[in-house]
Amino acid sequence: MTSRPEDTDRTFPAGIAARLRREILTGELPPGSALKERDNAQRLGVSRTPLREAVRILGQEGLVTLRPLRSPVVADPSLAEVLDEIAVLRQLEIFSGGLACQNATPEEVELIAALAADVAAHHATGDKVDVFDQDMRMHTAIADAAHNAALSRTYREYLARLWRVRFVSARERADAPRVLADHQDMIAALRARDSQRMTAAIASHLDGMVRNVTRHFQNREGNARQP
Amino acid sequence: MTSRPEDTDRTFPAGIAARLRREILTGELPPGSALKERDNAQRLGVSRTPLREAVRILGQEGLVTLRPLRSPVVADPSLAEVLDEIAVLRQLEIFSGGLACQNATPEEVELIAALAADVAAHHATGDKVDVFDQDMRMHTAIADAAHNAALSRTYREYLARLWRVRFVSARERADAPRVLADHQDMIAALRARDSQRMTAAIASHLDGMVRNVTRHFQNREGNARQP
DNA sequence: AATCGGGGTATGGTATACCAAAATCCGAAA
DNA sequence: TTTCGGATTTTGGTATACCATACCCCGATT
Repeated sequence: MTSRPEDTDRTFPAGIAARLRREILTGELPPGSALKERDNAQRLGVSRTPLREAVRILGQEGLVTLRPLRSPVVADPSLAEVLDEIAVLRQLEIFSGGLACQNATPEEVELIAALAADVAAHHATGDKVDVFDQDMRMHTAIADAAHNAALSRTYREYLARLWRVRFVSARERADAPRVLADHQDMIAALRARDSQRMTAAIASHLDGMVRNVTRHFQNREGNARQP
Repeated sequence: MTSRPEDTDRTFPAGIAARLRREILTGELPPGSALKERDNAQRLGVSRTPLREAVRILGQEGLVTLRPLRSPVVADPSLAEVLDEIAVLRQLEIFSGGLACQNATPEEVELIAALAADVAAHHATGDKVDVFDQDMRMHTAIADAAHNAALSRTYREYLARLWRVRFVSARERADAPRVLADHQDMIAALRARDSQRMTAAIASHLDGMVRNVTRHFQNREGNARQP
């Protein structure tokens, strides 16, 4: 088969990366598993070259770990590493929030409010993945409202990198009320251009994330230890 | 020629990236110029594959802009984009400084002091590129002393991305005294575990960077406009 | 003289062949 | 039975051939 990249394609290496990313985030490719070039290339119906490039993209995103002359493996970060990342995310989000209070246009504020409403609406009904995407969209909208392109980019990176841990942590226990309350608080702060309040809401939000993730790791510790 | 990568080598694609990076930062490859795969591969004596990978690395660092089906070009960011990046760098560095005051070991503090001394020593003598490398090493050492791996990584990214603008901005006018004074201030703050003072020193440092860069862009505006 | 179209060329994207290092497996020796 | 060493296999790294598309130049037409 000389390959038929006609189906789920899009600029190719990026498309491959997207497929692999989803497989990693959903757990089809579990943490610690090796990504052999030849196997995955054949499985996805492409040659090794674009697959290689896709793996590098994921490596940059922190979803896979690259080792010289060895198979890349799906990343399996420790609690400490994740908490480090959350700490940086917190700083980025607080910075975003402050700038957004200062720079957001009224239209952007309303867009953010609408996205928050979407999250609240779908929280009970829709599937978790969709809700998480909604949530991510709302938060990146805040980052965008800061009107700092570099900040948006880096913030998105961190959010994507933490997507999986947040997901598996959040589905163990739903602390929806607090999350949604934080969102409302953020919007109120944004409308009032009150960066103090914004910072407080964001801090609460991130504290919740730290609690969820920590509990998740502790539970996992109590359970199975893979060989 | 089947190539003999024995000279300036190191894991290859990273080595190629380092060479290209230096050429970009020194201006041998001016902003806006195209990086043709075949030409550069032959010039550097490697094949297109590793060169491609090197270019992607530089793209990730923001030194080159990648366009689908077009030659990558050496990036030429606007003043606004650079100022945005500096704003994020400032937040990251302030965060690092605070954590370093809290977490740095005495050995790390002395290492940082030694690196600062290197910068000061080479400032008059050595070539600008080396001094800048020294400077970068010192600042990344501070970030490392924060003991947050994610923060170190992202901080390094920003420093690398801003390397060139800082370089071309700094060589127009030497504000060495202030820079070196800031360094001394940082080290004093670190020794005293005084994160307030650390924040102040970093802010001064970054303000200087903003001034330099802004002046550089204004001068360039006054001069030639390339077609 | 200006503009539009077509064909040739330059260039990035992809596939594949080849190479070298790593891991693995198996047998022989203790 | 265990362990050590070497041959085989596996796998990532590199080079190169091939393909598709965008660019560019030139000529024909208005």
